Parts: sequence; C-alpha cells; structure tokens
Amino acid sequence: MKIATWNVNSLTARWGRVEAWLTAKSPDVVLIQETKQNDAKFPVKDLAALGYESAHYGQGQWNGVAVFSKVGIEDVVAGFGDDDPEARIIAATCGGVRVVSCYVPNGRALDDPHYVYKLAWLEKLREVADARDRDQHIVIGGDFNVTPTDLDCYDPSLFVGATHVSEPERAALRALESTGLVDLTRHLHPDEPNYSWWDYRNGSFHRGWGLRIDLLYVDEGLLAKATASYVDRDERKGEKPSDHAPVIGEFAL
DNA sequence: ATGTCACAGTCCCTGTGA
Repeated sequence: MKIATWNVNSLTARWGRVEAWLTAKSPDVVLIQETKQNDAKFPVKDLAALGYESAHYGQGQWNGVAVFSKVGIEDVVAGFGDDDPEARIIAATCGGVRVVSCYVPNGRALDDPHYVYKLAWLEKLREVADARDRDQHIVIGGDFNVTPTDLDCYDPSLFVGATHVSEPERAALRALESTGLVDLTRHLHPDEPNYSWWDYRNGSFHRGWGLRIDLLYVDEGLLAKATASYVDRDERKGEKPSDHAPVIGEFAL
C-alpha cells in the first residue's frame, strides 16, 4: 500500500500535474493540502475517472485539505469539531488504515498571533492522535510547517528567530510522537535530509535550499510493515510545480 | 536571502498569504 502526502498549493492551478502524477504513480491513498477550493470546485468526478474516491474539506480562497483513495473512504471527519474557521484537517479510514491530512498553520513570525494559533493547533492535533483507536493503523501526514530537527533545514543559521525551527514548535512535534507515532521518512533515513519544500524565490530548489516539513507520522505497528519512504523530487521540477514535492510511504499490508 | 506563485478584487494592477 502506497500512501502519499502532497501540499499542491492550489488544486485548481495544479490539477494537470496532479492528474498526471496520479496516473503515473498510482498511489493508493493521497493526503492533500492547500486545495484553495470550495467543495463546488473540487474535482470529484475527475478523480473518480482516475479510480479515486475522495473527501474534501474546503473553505475557498485559502487552506483546504482532502483525501484521495483507491481503497475506499469511510468515517470521514472534517475539522476538530470546534469553532476553528480554517479548513486544515480531515480524517478518513481507507483500506482499514486511519489517515489524517493536516495543513498546520504557518505561524508567520514568533511574535505573531498566528504563531500562538499554530502551537494551539498542534496541541489539538496531539489530542486527536492520543484519542485514536489503538487497534487500527494510523497515518497522520501533511504539511507540518515545522522542521523536526536542524537536519531538516538547509541552513539553520538563517532561521534563528524564525518559525519552522523554533523549540516550541519542535516540542509540539515531540509531544505528538509521544502518543506512539514515528516520523517515517526520518526513521528509514536517519542521515539524509529528504527536503520536501523549496521556496519559489531565489532559485532555491536548484541551490538545494530546502526544508523537510512534509511528514508522515505512523503508529509503530505500521512502521514495522513499512518498506520505503521517499520524496518525489521530480514533482518540484518542470512547468508550474507546487513549492512542495510529494512524500510517499510504502507498506506491506 | 526575498530573485515567485496563487488568489480576490475590480482587473490588467495591488494587497495578502505563503
């Protein structure tokens, strides 16, 4: 079973590439972030034509998360069930695996109210993880907008005092892990950066100025069945790429 | 280290968010 996460930075702008990628790579389940669509615009029928059932939690101009699945979609839950107005989390059960697509708030700056929102959001995610059904495998994946350690950042000295590397954010990821989840890509590749995002500006991709912020957290039972995890860097190349590349996990289920 | 991209509004540019 192949499970991917991809921040597409507008599913409208990216549809041609997404369609080609789904056709070429045929992942079983895809966790999508930043659809930037309302439900009316979300391409349910186009996905069905490719063999995917789908569930979308959109809000229009910003945010928006989705799940695509070739192995069924059941028990969809959108949002945290509170008054959060931003569409940043959707969960579903696909082929017996609980999957959660997350678009963690950016935070903007350490002294910005959005950073407080980011930390509170991550704590709510930890509560969701802690309350999960432990008899079922789970993948919590998405754009976390946090580098777990300095290995995940091309030059930590440039990020002093910035978001994505700060200790409270990293502590929030460790708290998530403390519920029994493992960062799949880092576990399988302890030493390779495996960046998943490069700024559109400055020729960042070609200079290797990347961050690993797109993560797949899996329970330990699923980790034991993992056979591979990798970044599909080709999707950051060519015409009209997202600024994120897909991250894929493969499991012998 | 800010050289880009996507969106909405009222449009062939500006402000916002990433």
